[in-house]
Amino acid sequence: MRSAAPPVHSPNQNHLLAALPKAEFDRLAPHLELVPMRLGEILYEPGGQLQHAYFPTTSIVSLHYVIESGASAEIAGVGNEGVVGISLFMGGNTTPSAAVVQTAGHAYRLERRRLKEEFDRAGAVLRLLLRYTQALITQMTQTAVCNRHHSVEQQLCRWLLVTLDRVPSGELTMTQELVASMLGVRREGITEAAGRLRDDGLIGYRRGHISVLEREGIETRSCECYGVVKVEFDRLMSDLPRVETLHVVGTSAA
Amino acid sequence: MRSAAPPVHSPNQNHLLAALPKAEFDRLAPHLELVPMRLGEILYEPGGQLQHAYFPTTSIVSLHYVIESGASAEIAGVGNEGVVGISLFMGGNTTPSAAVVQTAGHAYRLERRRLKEEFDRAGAVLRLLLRYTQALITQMTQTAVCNRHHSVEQQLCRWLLVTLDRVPSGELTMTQELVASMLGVRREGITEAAGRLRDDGLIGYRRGHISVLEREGIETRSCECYGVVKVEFDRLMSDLPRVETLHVVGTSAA
DNA sequence: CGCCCTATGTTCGGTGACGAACAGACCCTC
DNA sequence: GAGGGTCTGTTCGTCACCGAACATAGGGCG
Repeated sequence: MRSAAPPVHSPNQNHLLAALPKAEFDRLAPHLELVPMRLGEILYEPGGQLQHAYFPTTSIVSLHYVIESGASAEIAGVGNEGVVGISLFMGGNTTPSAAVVQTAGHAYRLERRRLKEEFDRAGAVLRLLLRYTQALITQMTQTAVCNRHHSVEQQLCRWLLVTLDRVPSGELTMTQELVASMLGVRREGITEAAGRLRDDGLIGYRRGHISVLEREGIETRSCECYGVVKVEFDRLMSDLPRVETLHVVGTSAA
Repeated sequence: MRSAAPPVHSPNQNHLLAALPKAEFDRLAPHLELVPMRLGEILYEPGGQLQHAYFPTTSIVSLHYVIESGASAEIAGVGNEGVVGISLFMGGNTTPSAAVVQTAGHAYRLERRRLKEEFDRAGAVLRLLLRYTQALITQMTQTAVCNRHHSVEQQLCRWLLVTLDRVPSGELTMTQELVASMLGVRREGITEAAGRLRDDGLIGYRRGHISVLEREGIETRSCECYGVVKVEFDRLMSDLPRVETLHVVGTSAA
């Protein structure tokens, strides 16, 4: 409690970990390792073997899919509400997707073996992870339809909103080029859409930084996909046997 | 064994059921109910409560997503390799998608309660269903990227191939209108693409029927997505503890 | 302070899909 | 075997996005 400065880390910052019953949390806590997540860092590549599951706290990870032509698209994002490494407990160990750090920050990671052990107890951890996976599937399917039917501007707005939920300050460190590759569109398309949003005073930006000025305006111009996923996510993750009080942990996990 | 005619039904026709160890299969078998699946039948609508899980044998079910504008897209198809009703065991009970019978046939259905019971034993059924879910996720994510980057013709070819894997005869009962709604494109787009394929001798069709004449040609003109999903599916479902001999069942399950 | 890399702004032609509209053809039903 | 609803064929203009190319500007680094 000595340093009250911002960079205080706790597994509780990750909603999944925070939602664990005390017994499970206490079993896992000693094995949670706080790691920095650098921008652009690749957690796994298509077919790659993941050694840890990552529970982001302040970082955001983007799950990407790259096709033969080199084109790609984000199929889902994972922030402090989730975990990277579904395939570790779903079976198969690898996936044809890639996971890249989209916003730098921190995460707690857990060895594959520990996660599997806990999962195989078929208790609260299993139920929580499956529930989260279900929510992730919702996000992926909504993305699939969004890709087909919504305009670049709508999708940019949706992307801004989900990112905003994870970066409360509204100050995003992000180039248009990166956003374009996330959405699987051309950089010029983002430039134009972002230009319109800026002209209308909804966002501001400069070289590598985007700041959201009027969230409500963005919501208006976003497609419905943001709201649909959010509502479904809340529904799925709310009726869990949730702990009322946050777990007490040491200054930072061992 | 009296009627050796084609319509002999067995749960073994569904790959998931066939892959169960004997003990699990025998526990489930008495509760499997053979049901006809009529074309266009809706198994569940967005948010609807599913009462049974369906294991298709000769039928094909399409998982659909409808957006506010009324536009829609198929996010995955389920045939005799899978099961409809993921959300029953993943938690949450409902999903924002819909399930519609795309090709008439049969399925074995299992009461929600029975499935949950078996799933909660945390044995082979759980592992099998999770592994399948992982494969389904692959299919969904590939669809998301395909929607973004591939042409209508490529997607039509992909769709023909996956359907063909489930309808060995190559004779599909299907209107262009229906195909269009599956792929989430205009009917005219399908007419044009199908016309080209017919001109090149790859398929034939008449009012409500499509026959695949040259599968290889279709494969050439399909995007990679078909192959990627197939390979990943085989990988995920092949290293399961598989039974060597098919389960012996009565003439038709009670 | 100035260089240079990289991010952003803007343009152009091309194209694939859309939306609407209508003609013809099939086939099921009465 | 006549009728009518549905499925298929075709056309037109429009638009969003693509791909390439190039101009400009920020800002980190020597």
